[in-house]
Amino acid sequence: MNSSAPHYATTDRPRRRDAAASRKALLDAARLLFGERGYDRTTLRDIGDRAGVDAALVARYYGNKAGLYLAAIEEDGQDAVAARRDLAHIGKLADFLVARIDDLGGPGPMFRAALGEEGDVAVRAEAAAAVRRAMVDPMVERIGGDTVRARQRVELAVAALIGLAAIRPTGFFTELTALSRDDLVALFEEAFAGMLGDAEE
Amino acid sequence: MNSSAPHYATTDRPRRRDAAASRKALLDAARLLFGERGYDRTTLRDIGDRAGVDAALVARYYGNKAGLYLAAIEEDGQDAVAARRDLAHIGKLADFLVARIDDLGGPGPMFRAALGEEGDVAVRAEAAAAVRRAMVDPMVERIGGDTVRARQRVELAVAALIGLAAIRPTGFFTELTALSRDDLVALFEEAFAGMLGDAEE
DNA sequence: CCGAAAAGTCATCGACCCATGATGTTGCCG
DNA sequence: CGGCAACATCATGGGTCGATGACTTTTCGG
Repeated sequence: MNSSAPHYATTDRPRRRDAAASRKALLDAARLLFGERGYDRTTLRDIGDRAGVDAALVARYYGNKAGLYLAAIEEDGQDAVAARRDLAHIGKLADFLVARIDDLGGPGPMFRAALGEEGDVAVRAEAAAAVRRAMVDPMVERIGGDTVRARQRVELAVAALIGLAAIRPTGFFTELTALSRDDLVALFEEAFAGMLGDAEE
Repeated sequence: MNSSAPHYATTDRPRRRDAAASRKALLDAARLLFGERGYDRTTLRDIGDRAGVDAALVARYYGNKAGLYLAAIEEDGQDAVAARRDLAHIGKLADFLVARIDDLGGPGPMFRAALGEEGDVAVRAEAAAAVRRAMVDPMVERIGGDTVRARQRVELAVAALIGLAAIRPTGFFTELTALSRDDLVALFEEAFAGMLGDAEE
């Protein structure tokens, strides 16, 4: 992913023309805007403006809009994968995700796609796979026991979490939005910790 | 709403040109398509085709696309309002909603809008208000006690339910989709019934 | 210092979509 | 039977968006 990362980040004067930087700027802007507004309501021109580069560069670096979206999903799942072990506990997962939506100002592109909002079927399936890989599978494995039952419960918990992630930033549910991050996580745990054998350790 | 309903529904031969019928055909098609694909991915042409009438009639009967969407939301919340009392119990509410998404093939337009997918802010706010009116408020009132705490819990439960409603039809979470309606409701109750003082009565 | 390749800019095309108003068509009432 | 009003259709305008390719500018090795 970052294999083509430049070394001149350490040099004093960065190149004015920097393909890697432009690439990243586009990706960051895309992740932000796709996460806030969703795929359809985000235009390539918006992304270009936010990134401070020409929108036509999307074609150069990511092929097309869908390619950029896919890359945004990929990155969106990356830090989740990094925290994989922690995320096997529903409380930790909830905390991790609430923190993210709070500073992203919306559900990420990954959750958005998993909700089935976006157009391209392949993209949605990929997003859902990312969610399963990063969140559902580790937790199922940890719980163990009857796998089917365990998976049912975990999937329900994650689905609930996704609903929460989508609604909290809208502000439509006043209390849900007003609640502090910690209180919200505690409330969520109240519902699911017992069910997932995940009491405070 | 139906105040302008025609009387000739009782006459033997309906008029070939029937404004009320066209109106309703549009609304039904809109509710279906908006619910399945969302606002942006549904075109007025699609709706017109599905309804078997010219798409330009949307302008006549609902002003514009947003107006039609609003009407679809309204109707979407109508049967929920009718079952208002029952819906004060989380189990009943879950059952009611799961049944609906299963035969609608997707979350309704109301849930879609509440999730913040759609564009027009006024429309989303209206949808969210409909959800609060039909689901959150009655349950909060029933639980009573500390209103703020009660509302926090109810909002969380409804948000979770919305997430479930959005994800189950996608088929991305295999177990969640495979589960029968009754089992799914039971699972959901396992998480929230206790929290909402809603054990089997 | 030159020249080619990389990086970035710009104008434009084609597709699509909502909205509008002009234009047909049907049904009903006097 | 005549004419009007309601109903429906059609053609088109105005606008937006994604993609494309030609064009300009910068960078850097030789």
